[in-house]
Amino acid sequence: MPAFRTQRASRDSALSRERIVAAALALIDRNGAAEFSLRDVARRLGVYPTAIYWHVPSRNALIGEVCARVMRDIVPPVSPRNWRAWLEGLFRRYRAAVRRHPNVAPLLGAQLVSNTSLDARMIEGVLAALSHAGYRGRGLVDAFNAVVAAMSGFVTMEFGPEPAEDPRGWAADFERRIRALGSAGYPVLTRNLPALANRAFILRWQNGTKVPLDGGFEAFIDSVIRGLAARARGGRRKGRGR
Amino acid sequence: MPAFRTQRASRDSALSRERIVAAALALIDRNGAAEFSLRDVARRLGVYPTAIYWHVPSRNALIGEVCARVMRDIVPPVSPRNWRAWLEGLFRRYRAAVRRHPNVAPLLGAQLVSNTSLDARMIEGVLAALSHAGYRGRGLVDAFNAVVAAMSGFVTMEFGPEPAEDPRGWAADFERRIRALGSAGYPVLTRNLPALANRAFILRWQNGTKVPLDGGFEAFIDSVIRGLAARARGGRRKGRGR
DNA sequence: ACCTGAACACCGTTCAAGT
DNA sequence: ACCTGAACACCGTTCAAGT
Repeated sequence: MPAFRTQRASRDSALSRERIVAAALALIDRNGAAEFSLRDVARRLGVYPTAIYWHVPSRNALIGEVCARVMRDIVPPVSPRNWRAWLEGLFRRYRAAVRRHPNVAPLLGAQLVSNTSLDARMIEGVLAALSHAGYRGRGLVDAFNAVVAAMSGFVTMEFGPEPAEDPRGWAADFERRIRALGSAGYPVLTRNLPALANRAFILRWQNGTKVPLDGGFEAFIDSVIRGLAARARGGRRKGRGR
Repeated sequence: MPAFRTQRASRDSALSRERIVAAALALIDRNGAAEFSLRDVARRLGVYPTAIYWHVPSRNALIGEVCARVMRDIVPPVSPRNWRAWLEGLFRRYRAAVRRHPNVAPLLGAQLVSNTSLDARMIEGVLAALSHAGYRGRGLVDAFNAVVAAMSGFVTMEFGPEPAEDPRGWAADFERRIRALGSAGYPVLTRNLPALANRAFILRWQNGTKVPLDGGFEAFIDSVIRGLAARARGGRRKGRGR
């Protein structure tokens, strides 16, 4: 790498991959993932839409970079030897990262499916933690997949996009549909409706930015970690067969 | 509702909500969720794009209908009294449903976030099962959220979209990047690489339609159910605090 | 090397008009 | 009631041309 760059690149007005990613993230933060467009990024940076393509190969690749940026620094500082604390830390830090940029939530899952900008430190950490828990070989792979799914599963939904831009209308609609059910066939649902309304998946009309599901998140990661521990200790068969 | 409909509606050539939803699902199955467009649906049905709007309010609403159609019949036939078997059945049936239409996977999560076509039978079933496990009140809500997140979390990723239409190129890229890491800082990763390659999230280049992650799925639902059982029994504190 | 500029082949949605 | 038809305001991406 040369110590001196060209005049143009050294100016503030010049484009760069980082400036484009930053602008993209800012736009997603403001308008949401559904509204995101390359042309908006270009407008914000004061260049032609096609100028983006010199620095980034495609819209999807740009989204990948944005996700990688949001997810950096989710690796916990603690040692993987204490595997429970390490995994708990990973889950918490992932959630905190998404909380800072909730509108990227719907994009993150697709990124973890098979990441271009794979964070090897995170992967190594998960594997090391699970090794300390006692997992080996094929069981280690299975547990790894379970951990990655757990990491993204809850948070993706918690901060996922809201139903529409009509919160009052949705709430009214919801009440009407619930009443229409009648308490007959759905006793547990109707009995617990006050506690569930707007605080449970499917039955809410605001997302985690307005109504965080702290308790559900804790229950989820606690269950997963307890379950991984129980499985590592051996226990019964995996429950195959129908 | 009248017993006789108009001539037009009774003909095969007439549009209807069901025909539109069926056409939409068929197109998603064939081309993927990213390529899905209302105009394609119209073309397939031989009508103007704007004709769709008489039967369906918007593209998003249509996607919601498609998801509801895919997810119907995921409620297990067993009694929620055996709560472990019921939840296991729910997870398995959900996965089987997505497997039949893997391309809808990326759409399902957003639908569960707050569903328009809420399946009350499923909600009641989850709540009843968790009640039998011993959950009450606020703990019941938390466990419900954990279950819904678990149901969708793994499967959404397992059948999520592949990186690109360049499988060979991606595999080559992957190998190069892994080699570039060097075995120094990533001992567990490099040691288990043969078992992980194309069989673990992030480290794979084909999705669940080609390489199902059966073991990981079993590990995941087994962990979650074990964890829910352990939590229901009481046990330690929830692990709050950093 | 980096950006302009024109162009291509699309989108979802609204609204008036037909039958 | 149900569909045609035109129109609006967008998209992502390619490719040649400028500097």
